[in-house]
Amino acid sequence: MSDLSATAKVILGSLRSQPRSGYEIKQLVDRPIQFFWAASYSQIYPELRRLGEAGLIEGTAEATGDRARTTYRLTREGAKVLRAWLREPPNTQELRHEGLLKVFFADALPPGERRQRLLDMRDQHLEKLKLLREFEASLPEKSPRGSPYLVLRYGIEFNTWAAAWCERAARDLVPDTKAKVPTTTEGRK
Amino acid sequence: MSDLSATAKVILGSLRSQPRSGYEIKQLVDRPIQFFWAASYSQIYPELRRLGEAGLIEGTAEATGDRARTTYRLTREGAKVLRAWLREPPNTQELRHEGLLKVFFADALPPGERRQRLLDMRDQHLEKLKLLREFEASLPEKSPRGSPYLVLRYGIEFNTWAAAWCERAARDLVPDTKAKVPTTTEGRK
DNA sequence: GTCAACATGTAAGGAGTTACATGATTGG
DNA sequence: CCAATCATGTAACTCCTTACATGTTGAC
Repeated sequence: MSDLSATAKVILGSLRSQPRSGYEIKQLVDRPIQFFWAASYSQIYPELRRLGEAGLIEGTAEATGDRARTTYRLTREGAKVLRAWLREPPNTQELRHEGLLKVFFADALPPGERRQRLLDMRDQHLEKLKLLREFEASLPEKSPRGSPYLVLRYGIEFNTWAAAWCERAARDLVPDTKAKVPTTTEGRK
Repeated sequence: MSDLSATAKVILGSLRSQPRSGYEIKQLVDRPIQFFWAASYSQIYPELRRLGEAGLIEGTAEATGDRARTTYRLTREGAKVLRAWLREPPNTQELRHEGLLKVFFADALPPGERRQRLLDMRDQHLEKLKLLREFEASLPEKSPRGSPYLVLRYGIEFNTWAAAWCERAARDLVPDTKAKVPTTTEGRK
């Protein structure tokens, strides 16, 4: 049943291994998940309520002194729904990549500046890479190398690849800047 | 001025080289751009009106017989705004990647199935790759190899890379699958 | 004649962001 | 005592998708 909202998916998944509060779910989303999925408090809290009403999660009040705090855990039904969703083939893969969009339209700029769009895009990836590496370095050494770690590695390796791609593309563009005449036999495809 | 909406950016960029109708802009978005940016008619048409009111584009009625058709072109001001935006460093790079999300949470499934999440994700990338390759093959041979083509190459190479990454990650995971009995010195996780 | 492609829009509703609003606890 | 972090939410607004709605033109 993929009538789960995007936020519901993150919440159910986040609770798979341990109970968490809304605040902790947001932490999890902000740090390792954030590079490929997002959620804000104004989605998380109402969704927690809805999932509770639907019987997929259960909240427990765990106030610390006067500071309110509710942790949620999956119900048996919630765990079932989570597994069912995980087993469906994925269908969304949306990218909103402004760097690419700018490169796409870069021929609206003088040739010398096109290269800069690619270098900007490279920098965008290098910045993301830096964040992910910092996060990796912050993990305790003994922390398990399971699925979440695998995704972190994906993020690191992807951004490394992408930065290198931009670098290469920028280098290959240089000739265009000075030579408008096509070089050789490069006729096809 | 990045107070341009996402759709406004696509529209201004699409009109950079030639006048187009709303329908044609949608075509452009659906084919090569679609893999990293999206827009639907219900965003495009109202945005065309707004951009017209703001003086960034100008429409010309070009009916074919009884079939209404309006093509738009950039005004001098619109071209200026487009270039200004292109020159700003990019700031959005949002990914909504359900395959990655499922891999992230895959430890909610029995070990044998984790591998399948990776293979599903690989297939997702292979499918995208197929579409992009078909699109590339459909281009006329003499079509220019400018910025838009570069972005198409990015799409093709990225999806190739990603599919290979998934394949490799799935392979590295195999030991877990058949060996419930710890094989050797592989003490942890 | 009928189907695919051309062509333009609106309505409704859900998803998502940003700003607002409040307050407690902990460490320096 | 002050800042960072913990903790929870609402309001307003924009964004975006899906479904609806309509009609033309060209090719087979």
